[in-house]
Amino acid sequence: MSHTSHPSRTKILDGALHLIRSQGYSGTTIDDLCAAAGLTKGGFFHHFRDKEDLAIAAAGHFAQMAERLFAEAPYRSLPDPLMRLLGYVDFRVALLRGSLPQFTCLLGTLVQEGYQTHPAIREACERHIGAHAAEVAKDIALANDYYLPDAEWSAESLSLHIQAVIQGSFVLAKARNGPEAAIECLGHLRRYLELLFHYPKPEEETHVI
Amino acid sequence: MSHTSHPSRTKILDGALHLIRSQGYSGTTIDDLCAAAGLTKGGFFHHFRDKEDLAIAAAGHFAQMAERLFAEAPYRSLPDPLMRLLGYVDFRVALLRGSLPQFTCLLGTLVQEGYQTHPAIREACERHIGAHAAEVAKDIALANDYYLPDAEWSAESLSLHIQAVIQGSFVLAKARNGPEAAIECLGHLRRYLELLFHYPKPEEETHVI
DNA sequence: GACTCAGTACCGACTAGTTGGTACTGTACG
DNA sequence: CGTACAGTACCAACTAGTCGGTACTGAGTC
Repeated sequence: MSHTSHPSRTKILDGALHLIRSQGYSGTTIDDLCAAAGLTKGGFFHHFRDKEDLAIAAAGHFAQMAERLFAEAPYRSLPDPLMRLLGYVDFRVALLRGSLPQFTCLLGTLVQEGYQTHPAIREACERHIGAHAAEVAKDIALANDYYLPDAEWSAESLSLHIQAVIQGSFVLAKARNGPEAAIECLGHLRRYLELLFHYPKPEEETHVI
Repeated sequence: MSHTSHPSRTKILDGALHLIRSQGYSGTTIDDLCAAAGLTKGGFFHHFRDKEDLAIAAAGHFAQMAERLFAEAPYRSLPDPLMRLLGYVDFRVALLRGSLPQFTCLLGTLVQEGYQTHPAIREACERHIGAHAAEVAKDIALANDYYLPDAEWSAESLSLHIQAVIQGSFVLAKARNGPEAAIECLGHLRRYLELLFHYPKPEEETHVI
């Protein structure tokens, strides 16, 4: 944010991303984080006030990484907003290849665990999820203007639904210990979007993947 | 399961339902559970081998409650399987009225936090979520047979998608500290189902078993 | 019908280890 | 020098789990 992030700080945050996503927030100890970053307690508490401070910073770190990832994704350069929207879903499917702790969402994990006991963490997660959804909502709004000028649902509402499907598919992937079910869920999500926007158009028979 | 559940045991399980859903699994201590049930440590460990044993029992307890709740819900007596399916979604919307720790899913919370560190808990959650999804899938299969005999997706796949939307909407509700967004998500889910099954039918008035 | 005796349900003090966090020290560097 | 950064040592609080003991119940038995 303000000053350029110190390498040690970044190391701790990177470790937190992996550890919290695989063990949860309470399940991750500060010693775990220190070990992962090759530091000792003194170093840790130089960079973070307390554990909650780290969690909030980790949420920000995660959101920043995601922002870059999606901003630079190839689908972003498609000219049609509807194609970008479908491209977003396809891109998320492609992300479901790595190991579970890698593709899972830190924000969802954090908020599910601490929405009551750690209000500040909850607030941070809400903010970052909202920001990401708002990014997606831009394309939805454009597609709406063009294809469905009198849709009865708002762009924001649909973009939140998309986030819900993604978050829920992560839960399913964790429960089933593999991404297959999650991939099928995103398949249904894509079908929903196609049905909503009447894509592909009946007359212009396009070859779809 | 085997012997009739002792009242104290049930008290602990009921407390666990509420506590784990609002504080998470690691965030809930055995002392918390004892206090909620009006017991002491000795009593707790008389009924449960260890904390993980309790979590698995709580998952079963939750699933059993849910099974009863949905089995006795009014929409179950509708004659048309598609109406029952839409009724299920509407019923879930109606459930989103209570406070967050009340309507949230214990299985999702547990699995999100401990899918890696507690394989036995993960497995229990997978089983119970699967069982619930299978129940919903029955109506989907019936509706498919009647309305869409050559659908390209399986009943199981759609029922898992429905579960994903529900789980994801819980995450969203926690992040936003209120059920409004979750309700809208289920609205989109309902619209998807309507589009899939071409409901309501434009021309003919339907009345079938 | 008093008398074991086994089993269930529970208590509460205790322990061994862990946890988040503090205090102090050392060092490199401008 | 002072400031940024990191190591060492430590603590008080907490945590899961143990253990010996208590109260009560019910089934057998003489």
